[in-house]
Formats: sequence, C-alpha cells, structure tokens
Amino acid sequence: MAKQEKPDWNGCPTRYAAGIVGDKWCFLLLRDVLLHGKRTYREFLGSPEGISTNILANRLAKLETLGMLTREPDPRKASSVCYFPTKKARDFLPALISMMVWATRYDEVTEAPASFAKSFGEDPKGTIAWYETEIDRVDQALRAG
Amino acid sequence: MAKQEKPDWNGCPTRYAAGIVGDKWCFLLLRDVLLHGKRTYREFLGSPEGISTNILANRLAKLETLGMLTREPDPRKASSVCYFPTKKARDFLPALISMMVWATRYDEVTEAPASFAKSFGEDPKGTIAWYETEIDRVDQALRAG
DNA sequence: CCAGAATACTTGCAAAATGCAAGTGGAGTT
DNA sequence: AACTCCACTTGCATTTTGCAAGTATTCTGG
Repeated sequence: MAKQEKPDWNGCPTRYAAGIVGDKWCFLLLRDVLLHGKRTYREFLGSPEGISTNILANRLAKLETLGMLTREPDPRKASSVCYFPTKKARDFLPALISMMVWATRYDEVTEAPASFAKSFGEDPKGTIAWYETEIDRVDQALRAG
Repeated sequence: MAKQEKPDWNGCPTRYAAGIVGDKWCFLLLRDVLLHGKRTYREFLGSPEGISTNILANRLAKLETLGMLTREPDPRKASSVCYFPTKKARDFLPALISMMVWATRYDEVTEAPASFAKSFGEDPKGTIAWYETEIDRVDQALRAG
C-alpha cells in the first residue's frame, strides 16, 4: 500500500518560473510588453531579435493560456488586436528588472546606463512603480480608443 | 555611405539574460547549483525533472562557457568532477529569488511556504546572504576534500 | 463601391534541437 | 582480474524551430 510517488513535477517555484520564462521567446515578449510598451502582433514582430510569425502566434497563445496576457480587439481599429499584460505579468516586473540589473553588470556591451542599476539598487520600489506607471499610461491610452 | 545598421543583437540586458536563463535546462541547473547545493553530474541527473545525459553535458558546457560554472576535479575522488558556481552565477541569486517569490504567489500548488516570500519581502539582503552562506558552506567543504 | 494595402495569423517543409537507449573509457574497489 | 561507478558520447526517432508563402478579414483612397 505504498503511497504513489508522483514524479515531482509540481510544486517547485523555480520550475514553475522556468515553465514560463525558461523560453527565450516568452522571455523577450514579456520584456516587450512590460518594458517597451508593445501591444500588437506587428509591434512584437518588429523587435530586433526577429521572431518568426508562427512562433510569435504560438507564444502569444501560450502566454495567454498561462494568464500573462489578455487578447482584446484594438479599440482604435477592429482589424487589429491588442495583447495586454495581466496583473500576474506586471507582478513579474521586479524579477525582470532584477535580471536586467544582473545583465547590466555582466554584459560588457550593455546599452543600459550604469545609473539604471544604481537607481534600482537605491530605490527598487520606486523604479518598479515608474515602470508600472508607464504600463498604465500605455494601456489606458489604448483602451480609451 | 550609409552607416551599416547591424542587427541589434547586442546590448539589450534582457536579451543577454534571455540568452542564459531563457532555456529551461540552464535555468533549472542554476537552481540546483545555487539553491540545492548540487555540484556533480550525477546530482544534476537526479533532479526530478529528468534531464537526459546528452543535454546535461551540453548545458554544463554552455554554462561553463558563459562563465557561470567552473569545472574542477572532485578533491574527494579524482574520477569525479565538480561544477562550482562563479561569482557571476552567485550574483544571479537576487533575480532567481525574485522569480521564486513571484512563482510562489502564482503557482497554486507551490511547495514554498508563504513565509519564504514574506521574509524576502521584509529582508531581501538577509535572505540572499543566507543562501550565499549555504553556497560557501558547500563549496568550502568540497574544496577541503 | 472597388482595388490595393494592412493586420493577424496559418500552412508546408527543411533544418536543428531534443529525448531516449545504449555504449565508451578511465578510476576505484574487491 | 572482474566489477562498479562516474562522466560523458553516440545513434536514431521524434519534436521544435525557422523561413517562405498563403489566407481571411478589415481598413483606405479614388
């Protein structure tokens, strides 16, 4: 009557994060949504990494399924679609910024100014709040039509 | 005489991070090294996600190339090998913990106790210092032979 | 109202990455 | 000398990716 050992695939928070962020394209899409104010398919396609159209469609669907994005018609134009970050995605901001701070330190060709890491180190909450405000600005402008 | 536009593949810190962490297996190996004190091939193989041997070898080499791990003979046994986290890897701890805090909030079957996120929220530096101490303990014990 | 452009995808296919099982080679142990 | 343990490597079938082309719906200008 030994208790069934299930393969330990649930429960580990790192593994949970890896399931979402442990994919280059999902990771970069989150950057585009959270940091660069991108919301449409066309904007995502325009990112310098050059994601291909089928992969983009696949990852947008994945991120929607995972509760990171919501897919809504563009109020400005019915033929267009917007992907908005959910609260779950916005709450990922501190982790994303943490990774940027780390990368800024170790990527010798980084574009990010040293002041970025410094300001986050001095006032993490303020830095995050600033990005949240930017997200609100973009989304409110869009939803207003 | 237009200046050559290079495809903007360098410089973005998020992209730099994505190049390392935007891979499920690298991500989980960093967890094993930084959080679970694993150092040998055999220990990594034992993780519940079940990485296969060729992929493990490939990712260990990748992480070594990226300066996240150093490969050294095991002082206890010359036929064995240890992978130690570099400073660059250790400096990734805050980001990793940030992601765990986020995952703990959104993974409804998380194993992590609520107290974990709470203690990190109240004293992030202390939490990170605690993990650093653990890493030192493991590595010093190993290197002592 | 209609031709052409724009947007958000889908499809097909070749190339690359992955997962699995089995094998290799060297050191330690009996 | 035989056996075991460890850290990989190899071969091969399956899956995922990247690229190019195509489709359906919605604007836009004349």
